[in-house]
Amino acid sequence: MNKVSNSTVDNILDAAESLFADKGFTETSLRAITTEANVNLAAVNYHFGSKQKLIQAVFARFLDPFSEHLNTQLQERFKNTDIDPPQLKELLELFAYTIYAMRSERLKTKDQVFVRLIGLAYSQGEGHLLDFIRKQYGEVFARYMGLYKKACPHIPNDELFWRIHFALGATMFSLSGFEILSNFVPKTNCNEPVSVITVYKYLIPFLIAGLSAEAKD
Amino acid sequence: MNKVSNSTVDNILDAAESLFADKGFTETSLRAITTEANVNLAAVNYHFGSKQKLIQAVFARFLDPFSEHLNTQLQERFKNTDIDPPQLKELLELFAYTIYAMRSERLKTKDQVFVRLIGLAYSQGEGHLLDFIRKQYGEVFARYMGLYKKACPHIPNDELFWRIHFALGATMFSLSGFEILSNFVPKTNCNEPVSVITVYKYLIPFLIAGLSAEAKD
DNA sequence: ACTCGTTTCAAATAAGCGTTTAAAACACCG
DNA sequence: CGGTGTTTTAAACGCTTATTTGAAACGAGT
Repeated sequence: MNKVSNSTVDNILDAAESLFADKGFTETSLRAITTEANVNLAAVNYHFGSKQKLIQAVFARFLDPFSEHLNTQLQERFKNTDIDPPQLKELLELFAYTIYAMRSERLKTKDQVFVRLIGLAYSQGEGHLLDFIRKQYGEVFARYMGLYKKACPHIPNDELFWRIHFALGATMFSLSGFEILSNFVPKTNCNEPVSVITVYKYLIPFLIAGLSAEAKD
Repeated sequence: MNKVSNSTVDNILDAAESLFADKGFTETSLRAITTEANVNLAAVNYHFGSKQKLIQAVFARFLDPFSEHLNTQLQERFKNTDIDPPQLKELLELFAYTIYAMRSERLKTKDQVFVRLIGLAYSQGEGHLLDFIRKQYGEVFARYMGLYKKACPHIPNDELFWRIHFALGATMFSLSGFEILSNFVPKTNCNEPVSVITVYKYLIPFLIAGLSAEAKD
């Protein structure tokens, strides 16, 4: 028999990922996770040590290939950014495509889950998780972020800092909790299935315009 | 003695608002709230009935004057939107100024807290809260949102739907969890105190550019 | 077949949660 | 002052949580 996977560990990770994504960390109990995964309650603490370590493992499982994919692209395409500066559109599409590539690795998982997890780390990160992410992936992410300065050399540093922040916010929010807005916005014929690619079709022009806007004061 | 305020009720609301804003709903226990407010544990259930009702009361306390202020402005300035269509900048500044006006009502409260609460309702709203908000304030908010169509008549409906969503995301995220991004973005000299007004100085040009961008496909 | 390291299991532990209770303290009016 | 309705208090309730425990089951290796 192929060492296909440690079924218990993977079942836990699958269940946890899915439950975290739509209820958050504290709203998801180990009992809910182990029930969903069809494993014993004690399995989480046996295999992961604690709930916090499980949360980290969930993130590591998709951030490892994510940052590796991102890093590869950074070294291939954006080698000499001084003589060949990155295009804003390239940078944005790289992020979307990397998310999309993660879905391809595990087809059963909706790509929306990944963005939702990033949003969770952002909004519910309890310190330990942010420390973990920063330590493990901070360098690659910072390098990627730094390219925006090369793509927008005319934007002052402080302005660009905020605009990147705005762009990230627009991305996270729209991909992680979009259904809620529907209640407050006048009826639209918006029935398309939501995926990272769908949203990015609308998002990228918005972000390009916002990020590269003239800074008027 | 003047009926200045029901000190117990207000102390609870103050403590709850502050704790909710930086830990979320479920992470904040009634014991933490009542300790912070220097009142007895049972006071919450006595005065509010339940934790859920307390959450609603926290939102009502600032959404009541907020939506009233917004409504007044809508009726004064945007009476005849057909012959006098709203400017995008006006709409965005109206929102920022309304938040700012809420701070003026209670000077001890940082305006950042209000936006953080809106973001919480958005990302952690458990149904009952969203129902409550929609029922109480949905009409005014929907009317405000509808003005964006008047301000951007050239943007197709579905595109505008998404762009409003992006704009909201940029606003919520940047005001509620900005300090986290600092860790991943290359060092900047961004030492200004963060307030709604400060952020909006950077945010409004970004949003105007994004919202009114040419829709290319 | 026996053993040893790994994994699963049901059960128990201790702590925290929201909520309830009944008595005490308080404020106010006749 | 005595009585009445409201507010505060300390304690307990019942429940869920993450985590631990010790025994049972499993899976090779010799």
